Amino acid sequence: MPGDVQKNPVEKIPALSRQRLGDQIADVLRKQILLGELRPGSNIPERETASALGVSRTPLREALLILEVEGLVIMAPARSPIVANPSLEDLTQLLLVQSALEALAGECACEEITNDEFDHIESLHLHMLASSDISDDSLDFFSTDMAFHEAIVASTKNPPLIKTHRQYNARLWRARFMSSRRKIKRASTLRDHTNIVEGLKKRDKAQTSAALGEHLRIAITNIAGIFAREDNPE
Amino acid sequence: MPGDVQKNPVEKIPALSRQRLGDQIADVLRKQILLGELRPGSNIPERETASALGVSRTPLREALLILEVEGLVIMAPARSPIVANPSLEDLTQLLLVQSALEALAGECACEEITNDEFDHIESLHLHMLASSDISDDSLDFFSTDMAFHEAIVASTKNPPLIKTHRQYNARLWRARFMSSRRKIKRASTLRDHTNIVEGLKKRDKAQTSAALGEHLRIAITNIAGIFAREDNPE
DNA sequence: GACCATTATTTGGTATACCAAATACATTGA
DNA sequence: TCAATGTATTTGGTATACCAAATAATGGTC
Repeated sequence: MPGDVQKNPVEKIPALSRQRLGDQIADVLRKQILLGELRPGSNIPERETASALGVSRTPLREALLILEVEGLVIMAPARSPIVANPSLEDLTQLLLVQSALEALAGECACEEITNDEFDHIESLHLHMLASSDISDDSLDFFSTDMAFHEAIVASTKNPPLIKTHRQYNARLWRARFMSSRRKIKRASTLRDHTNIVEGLKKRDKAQTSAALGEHLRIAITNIAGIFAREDNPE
Repeated sequence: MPGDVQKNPVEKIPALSRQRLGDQIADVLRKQILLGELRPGSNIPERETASALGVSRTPLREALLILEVEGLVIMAPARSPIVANPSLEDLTQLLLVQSALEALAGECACEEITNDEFDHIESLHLHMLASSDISDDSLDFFSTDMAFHEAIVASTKNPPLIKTHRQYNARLWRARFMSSRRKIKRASTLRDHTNIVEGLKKRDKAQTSAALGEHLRIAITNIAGIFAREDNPE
């Protein structure tokens, strides 16, 4: 296969580093999974992947283990590790937890958020508002959406909450990306975000928390729609 | 040192098994951490621990990595891994997330719980009620308390929620155990539990969820009390 | 021709050997 | 005597070699 970049990857691990190699590999693989370069259900054979990345199996296994604990990779005995391929039910359950986490984040954010952090979140919101009409760039809209939510969680300054939220986001990333490509839904997304920003501006715990929680529960139905459309395409 | 079980452990890993050795070691170490056999802040040197357990460093490192992702162990470059020693602030943040998870669990449980599961939860509650007066066995009271909460979460049949809740429980275990030894607090614990059981019986989402969330938020102040007492002992 | 058994190959799991960085200790000079 | 430097030891990080189980392919038999 000409042009096969899998065997001679550009994203080679740099020779020296300050961080554990396994962590770096985990970052690379996680990114590849999120971007869809490693498709759900696909194999990640240890030897092949290790040599493709220019590392040995030991740190690669560390990376796979991390991703397994995070729920992005499934490892079974005597089987190649595979990229998790969550069902609609899985995604629904994940999203339910994520909605509770974000509801909590909204509550905490009202107490902990600084003015600078709020300004940043508001600017992300304004960017989405502006780009939703004029731009076709789904990826930009989507990544700003993700950054918006992550910034809110980050403003809580609660490391476990931030970490857990990030892990759930990783498992939901792909589904939410697929869902975000339905431009029809952008209006309701932006309306929800407006509520969230307003709640944050007033430091109104109840409004912020409820808006965030509700926002993600709506996302559940959107994702269900994607699944239905895949099963009965057009 | 005579009788030193650390070097010649009873809990040796059985030779053959169906499960990954690293996972089993992680279970052993997790248990030792929870039971306080491995004290917070203590070192877990790789070579020494590996030979003490009768395994090689590779699966031991797998176990340590799992525990690091779970937040029970801290690994720093060129440093022995150490058992996490969460500060009061850490515990507060963890408990806040855990309270949100349990509040969600209460909501979901009202929809998903079976009669058998409810009966089991109620029997745990009754056991605690009965044993609180007559028994001095803190460990029994505490472990039943933990089982009570875990059973509620389990009844949601939401695997990610169950897993995340279990991980947070592991990090909170020690602090909650210390806290549970203050028998003074048992009455309020049991009152909270009664509310929870009542809510579940009626399948009342609002009551169950609120009771569970509030229950853990109270635990925060109890644990803060433990810390204050340690700093100014009697 | 089909099915079962056996073998060879590929997989992940584990142990070991090697390496580099960091630390602690000792020795030497001021 | 104290401090600074250099060396030796201990640490975790990584690569490699070995092992066992599972699978797939092939050959023999019914």
